[in-house]
Amino acid sequence: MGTAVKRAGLAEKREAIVRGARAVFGRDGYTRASIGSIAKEADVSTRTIYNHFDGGKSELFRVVVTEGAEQIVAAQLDLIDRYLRKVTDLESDLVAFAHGWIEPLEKFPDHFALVRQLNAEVGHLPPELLEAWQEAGPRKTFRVLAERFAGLAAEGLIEADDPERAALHFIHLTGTEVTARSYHGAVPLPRKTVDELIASGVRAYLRGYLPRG
Amino acid sequence: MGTAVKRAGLAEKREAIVRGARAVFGRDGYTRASIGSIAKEADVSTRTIYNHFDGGKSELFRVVVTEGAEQIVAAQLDLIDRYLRKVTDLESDLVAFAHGWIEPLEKFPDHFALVRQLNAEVGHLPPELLEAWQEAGPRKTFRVLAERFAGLAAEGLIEADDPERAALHFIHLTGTEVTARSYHGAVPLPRKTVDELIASGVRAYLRGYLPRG
DNA sequence: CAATGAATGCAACGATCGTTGTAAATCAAT
DNA sequence: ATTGATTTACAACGATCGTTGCATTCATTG
Repeated sequence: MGTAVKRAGLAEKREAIVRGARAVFGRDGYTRASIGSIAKEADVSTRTIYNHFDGGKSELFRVVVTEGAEQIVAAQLDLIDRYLRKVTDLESDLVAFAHGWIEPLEKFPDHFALVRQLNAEVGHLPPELLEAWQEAGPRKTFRVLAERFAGLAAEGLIEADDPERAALHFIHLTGTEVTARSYHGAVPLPRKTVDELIASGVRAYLRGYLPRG
Repeated sequence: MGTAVKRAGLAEKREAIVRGARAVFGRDGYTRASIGSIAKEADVSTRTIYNHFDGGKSELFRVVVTEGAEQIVAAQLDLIDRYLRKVTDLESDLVAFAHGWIEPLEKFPDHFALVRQLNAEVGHLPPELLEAWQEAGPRKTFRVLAERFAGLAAEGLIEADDPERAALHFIHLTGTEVTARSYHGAVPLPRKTVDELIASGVRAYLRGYLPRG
């Protein structure tokens, strides 16, 4: 019989397993992470994991990856809406947006640890999983971001022939170095360093993308 | 067994082991990579590996990481010297330099696959190894690159208060997206895409860093 | 209370792995 | 050809792992 009606405790166990798996997969990577350590992290018996996930370790990993991406995307879409929809002062809004952009690094450390593992496991994962993750996660966010930069260009706030390129350049000037230097958030950076990286990145961006004349 | 083509000397065995280990560590990651598979890749018995590396798997990994970094640094320093020492046409030299910068991605795929693994293993590696790698590799290159950008600023070719930041912004505008989108070179990008990314990156950079007026 | 279904503890399996010991085979140099 | 170093094949060890079956416990519901 299917899973028509679940008791209260049932879904919670599943949730705990997924949360624990995300933490352990992110910390240890797919191969090093053992079902036993995941079970301990989730405070669950190993047997229960197999009761919930027929596919075992690999299915658990797939679930963790896809469900995690949605969480991040939601946060990022909200961020775009909050800082880039109604722009009053472009520079300060961009600075605020850039700060918000790297916030998930600290807010969802487990997920980004997992992303690091994903990049390393690229050769050992089913391509459809990679594709599903990219589409539900990074690409989805980026598409919305590019649209918003197109909006900024249409409003005459920036000068950009190619809005996608403009969005890409902004992210790389303001976010990439923070991401890289902190190992995707694994080693947090001093606030002062982050502030400087973002401030100088936004300045460089505006020098390049502010309308001329 | 079969392959009695030519007998290798002592140092050559060691070389073969390191080369094989680099390939397998890069492809499979530290945990998944087995001594057996490394031995097969290097066409050597597993016992020979232990004869050469007392520290076993972990020492082998350490050697592969540090010796690989030096190779890349040499290529990058040569590149800086070739394209940024005597600049005739800034834009075309920057474009050529950017192309050269990502060249090692395809020329030393094993090493960059290893770098991907390094980033994922950050939590399980001895900090002194990470530090040694950063210092012998990326940081060393970047320091020279920053000096060269300081030179460009001193010559009046670009306008940059902070040469380090200027170098960083250049790399991120021209190289980072190629690196990211190709998974550190694991999935090669179409030449046309690379050309466009670099061209638009250099243009954006020059818009921001060309002297005003 | 009894019934039901989920969660657990436990043992066991086959597989893989890192590592070592040992003795035979192979090489380089005399 | 003898020597001495190096490489090899082979076996074995302890350990860990993914996974499953089974009997037991536990909480909820009728």
